[in-house]
Parts: sequence; structure tokens; C-alpha cells
Amino acid sequence: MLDINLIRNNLKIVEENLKKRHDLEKIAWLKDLVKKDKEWRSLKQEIDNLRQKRNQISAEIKNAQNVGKDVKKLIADAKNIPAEIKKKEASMGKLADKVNYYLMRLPNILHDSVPFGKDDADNKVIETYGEAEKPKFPLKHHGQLAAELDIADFERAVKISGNGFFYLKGELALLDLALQQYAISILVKKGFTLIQPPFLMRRKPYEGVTSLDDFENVMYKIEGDDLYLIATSEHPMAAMYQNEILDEKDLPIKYAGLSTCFRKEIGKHGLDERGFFRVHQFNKIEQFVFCKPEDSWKFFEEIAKNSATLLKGLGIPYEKVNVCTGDIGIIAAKKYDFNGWSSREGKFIELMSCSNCTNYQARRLGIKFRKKNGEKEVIHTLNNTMVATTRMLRVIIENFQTKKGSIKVPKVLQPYMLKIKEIKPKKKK
RNA sequence: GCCAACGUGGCGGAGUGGUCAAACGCGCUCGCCUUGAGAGCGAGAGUCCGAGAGGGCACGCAGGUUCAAAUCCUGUCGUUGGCGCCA
Repeated sequence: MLDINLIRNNLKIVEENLKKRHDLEKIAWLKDLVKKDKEWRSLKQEIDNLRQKRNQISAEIKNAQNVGKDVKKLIADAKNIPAEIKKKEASMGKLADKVNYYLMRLPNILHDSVPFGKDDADNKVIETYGEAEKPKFPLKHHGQLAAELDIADFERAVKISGNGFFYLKGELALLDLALQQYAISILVKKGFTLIQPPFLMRRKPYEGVTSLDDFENVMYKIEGDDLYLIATSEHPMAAMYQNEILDEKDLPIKYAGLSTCFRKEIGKHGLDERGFFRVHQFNKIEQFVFCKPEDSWKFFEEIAKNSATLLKGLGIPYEKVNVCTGDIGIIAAKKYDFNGWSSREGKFIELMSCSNCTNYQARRLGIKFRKKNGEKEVIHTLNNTMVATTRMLRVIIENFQTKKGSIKVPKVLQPYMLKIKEIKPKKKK
């Protein structure tokens, strides 16, 4: 959410920002927003004056009663005021709702280093690692190979839970855990605290961390309870300090969120969307940082580097992309995507998404910090995927498969999976 | 899940329809004093509108009653205790 004072005092900045984002239809909102805000303020003044009058008469009534005077006339005077206040409050409420509607939907102010562009074609690759090689033999689709090796069962999962679910078995289940543990080990060494949040959240705090559309399109609701399955641990982590004032000396707070994620949305049907790419349930380690405003760009680079460390460790070629002004979401001021190389498909696929939300997310959540001199300021929040296991499993299965149909386990993961070096076809007994 | 009590500042805790928004105590920030620390003294610290003067709101949250609500009523969330259920 944008600061209303920015709109009151620096409308030009907001307008330029919308132009950069190619979000032109929202420019038309600004005029109405300014007008409604003005109306709201003058109405508030009227209401405050009425309240003052009412408070004065109430005090007079009290004083008159104390000296035994008749208060009938005063009470009659006061009697009409509450109704008048109520009427005006209803109009004020409507104005506030509209102002809020705009504020919630106007996007964050972009950082100057975000490349100008229209859509994902204009995103700038700013770093590459490894060789994006074509395979030397025909690679199998990860879902097919996993089924052949009997380390995943999609068909039976469909039978009991529907499309988009899976059983992980044996070495693949171990590999899933190993990825999480490897990710955790990197982050914990960097001073992150591992945190396992609740996997279900109430509606009201959830509204603070996601768009209303998500409730319809993405999130699973528990029938009969005011609870939703989390779509990412970012949500319970961000909501954690809602409406709190943190102490400057406790910052930064760096969390490595560990959770299963649940999402209704599911990709188009077709070969490349089957298997582990778009699924209703997956495990994820997520980086989340609360910090002082002056530190957020430093941490933005730090959490991006952690993702790079993980990909390098696994030996997955990647490109780091500076997402352009037209393709970035409304919450982030700047975003890097990390896309891993899939040699079977011969293209990069999105594995991680790293955002500096500056104070945009925190303002909506009401998270501030108290400075040493007692002043309060809205905090900055950042998040970045460390590893979303199913996507990573897909890349590992496809990139590290051998001609004879086995899968080589990346060296860094071997200590976390009982020293298994290779997932081989099982011998028939 | 049921029953009961409770929910006030950074913390402990007063206040049970109007003189109250925070007595009293602890902690915090700034200043004076001091070589320094401590003690002592003084000032400050919710939020919104307003250039300011000033005013509004705020006692878990949301409603209601009343001229007037921390205080009365209803709902809700939470805490604690008791009972029940249960990996």
C-alpha cells in the first residue's frame, strides 16, 4: 500500500511510476483519489466538530446536574447530534473505502535500476552461470522417468486426490528432503532463523498479505472453519508481526520459512505441465527479511546471492533476470527472477523470485519499528524463494539423468540422503 | 467441544456510567549535574485531521444502549483454570 502522503505531496512521482509500469488506466484513478481524499478530510473536520459539540454539551449536562439544575433542554439539544454524526460517518466511510480501494491497488514505486520495458521479453539478464547445453542423448520427461524408476506415483495420487497431486517415494522423497536441508544449511550459516509457521491461517490476517482475488483463485478454504491453507510461508511470516512496533535493536529479522504450500491454480494441461511443475502441493524454503529502510537494498542483494549459491552448489546453470517495469508485480519495488536451465526443454524455467517490497507490504500490515530516538517508521520487507522442491526436482531429474536411465544425485545433496549417489532402476527380484 | 474468570501503556497494575484516559511503581529517550558511571533534578513518549491554535479517536476486536461507556448489553477473538476428547 502506498503512503497517502506521497499522493498528497508528490503526485508526480506516483504518476511517473504508473507510466513506467504501463499501468495507464490507473492514472485516471489519481484525480478521483485526490478528490475523495480531500472530501474525506473536510467531512472528518465536520464530524470532529459535531463530536466536540456533543462532548461539550455532555460536560454541561454533568455540571448542571451537579448543582441540581434542570437538564431537559440540554439533553434535547444533544439528542439530535448522534444521528447527524452517524449520517455523515456513513458518507465518510464510503469515501474512506474508495480511497483505500485505490491505495491498495496502486503499485509500489519502482527502484531506478529496474529496466524499462513492456513485458517479460524486456527483462534484462544480468548474470549467467554454467553452460546451457543441449543434451547428448534424448532426455526423458521428469514425470515419465520418475514413474519408471518407481520413485513417484502420479496415477494413484490422481485416484485419491485428483490431478496435480503425487506420491514421492523412496529416493525421490529423500531427495525432496535433502534439497530442503541443503537450503536450510546455507541460510542458517548466513544467520537466518529456521521457522516453521502454521500451515493454516484465518481470513483476516490473510487479507493483509494477499490480494482478494487469491481467495477465489489460489487458496484452499477449510470448510466449516475460518481457515485457509497457506499458499507460501511468506504469508504467515509477513503477517506474523502485523500491527506491531518492533524494536530497532531486534532488526534485521531473517527467517528461513519451512512449509508445505497449497495452491488451487494449476497450469494448462500438456506434457510440460504434467509431473512436478505445476502442482497443488509442494514444499518450499522461503527467505524473508524484516529490516530498516536504509538496509533493504543490501539485503536484497544478499538474499539473491543465497539463491545463486544454492544453484551453483547443485550445478544447475541459471540466468539471473532483472524483471522490467512492465512485468513486475504491484508489491515489489525491484525483482530478480532466477531461471534454471532445463536441458530437455532447451530453455530456462523460473525457479526463484526475489523481491524487495520496501515499505509497501509492511504499511498495509502496519509493521513499524521504533528508532533509538523514539520515532517510528514503517519497516521494509523482502522475500525470495530459496528452493521450491518440486520445480527443483524436475530440473534435477531432467538435467542429471544418464543414458542408462538413472539419476545422478548432486554431490552437495548426498550427505543429506544417506550417501546415495545415484538413483538407479530397481532390480527385479 | 463444554463451563468459569479475565483482557487498560514498553511492563506490573489502579479505575465499575460524567471531575479519567492512565493514579502508583518499574523501564525507555533527551537535557542538566558528574572525569565517567550511578544517584538526583527537569522534560518527553498512542493515533488521525489541521499551517497553527485546537479538536477528534483510542481501554483485545466489532456492534448496541445512553446526552455521556474502560465501566452496562450482544457477538467475536485471545488468555488462564476446570471438565471432556485425542494422536
